[in-house]
Amino acid sequence: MSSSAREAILAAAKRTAQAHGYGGLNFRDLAAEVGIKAASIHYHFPSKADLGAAVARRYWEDTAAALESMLAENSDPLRCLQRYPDIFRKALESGNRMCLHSFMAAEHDDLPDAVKQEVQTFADVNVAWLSKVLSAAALAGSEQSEGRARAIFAAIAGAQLLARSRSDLALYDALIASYRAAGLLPA
Amino acid sequence: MSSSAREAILAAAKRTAQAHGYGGLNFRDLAAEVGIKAASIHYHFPSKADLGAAVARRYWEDTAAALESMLAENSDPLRCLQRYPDIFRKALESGNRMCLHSFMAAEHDDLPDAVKQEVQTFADVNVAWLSKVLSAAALAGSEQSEGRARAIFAAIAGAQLLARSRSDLALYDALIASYRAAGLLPA
DNA sequence: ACCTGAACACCGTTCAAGT
DNA sequence: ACCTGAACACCGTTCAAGT
Repeated sequence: MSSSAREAILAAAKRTAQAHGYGGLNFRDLAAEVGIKAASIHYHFPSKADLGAAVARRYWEDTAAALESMLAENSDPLRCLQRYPDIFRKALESGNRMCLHSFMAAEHDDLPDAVKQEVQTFADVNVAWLSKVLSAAALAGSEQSEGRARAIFAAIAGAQLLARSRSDLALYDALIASYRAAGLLPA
Repeated sequence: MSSSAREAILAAAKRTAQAHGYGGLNFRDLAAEVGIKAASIHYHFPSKADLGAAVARRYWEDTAAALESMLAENSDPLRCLQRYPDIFRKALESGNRMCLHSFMAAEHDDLPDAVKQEVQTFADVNVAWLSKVLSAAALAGSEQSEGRARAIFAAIAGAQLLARSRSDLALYDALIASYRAAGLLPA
């Protein structure tokens, strides 16, 4: 496969960025992981900005696909809403990693414009999906569903962030339970 | 004043860290801002870890003082709860900066232990204050108040993070309004 | 007490050059 | 097409020296 090096770089960069951010991405470590030299990465991604944008784009593409298949597998939109926090939980389960969007949101001031663009699209994809599911579950009118969707997305990102800072999965679960008890998420 | 250089370093480092994180701190830029040379910072802070820990400590000390004075100025605990999100709003107003705790929570894997310690204390201070105020406002039983306090802290951090990623203060306000509408925050 | 110049080891990034 | 060596810029740190 002619694109296997490129794919391997993308996969390794995604994993690293979820733990160390865009700033934590570095060509030498990445290259070592893939089995080539640091300078060779520039053949596939001319600059770090290009790599970052490609990683962020792939990240939201994968998420969009996962969300769509979740919707396809569950006829009940309420069930989808209940499972949504599991996506963010999985990142914590996998080496206390976090959502790439959240990390890059923090790094906003240091991000090339092309990367910022893809980061925004990740949020848009999640909010649009949540909004659609909220409407389908008749949990929010079509005018309010987007606002509620944004609130859910932001709150879950915050829960993941706090849980990560303690390396505490149980804290994440407790926060999601609190959101449900408070009425932000459906029980 | 014998400590003015030290204080100036702390203040500059705090501002930088709120926009670029611990990783974005560097002695040369910091020194230039303060008007001394990079090597001189080591007289006040032997290592970067020492500086980072001192900044994070000062950050939660300042926050603790602000929270206590808010409580002293407002006899009504409910009023305090309503004003709590303003603290996070002010950081966004000030050059789209964010809570140091949130940024360092993201950077968790790359933080020296002494810094992690202070980051945790910031969360503890906020949660303890929120818990106390929730109980005083009779909005949560003493068993549930800590859980609710954590949920509020995490959700507001998430709102700030999302708003920062768009440089959009109105989005922050909308998210807080959504939290109120959903019942997570008192209206 | 407080500060600095100079040097060190290290690392990410770039680019001209290799095959 | 794909990869690399070597140079470059930068950063945290040290230390002998300065005031």
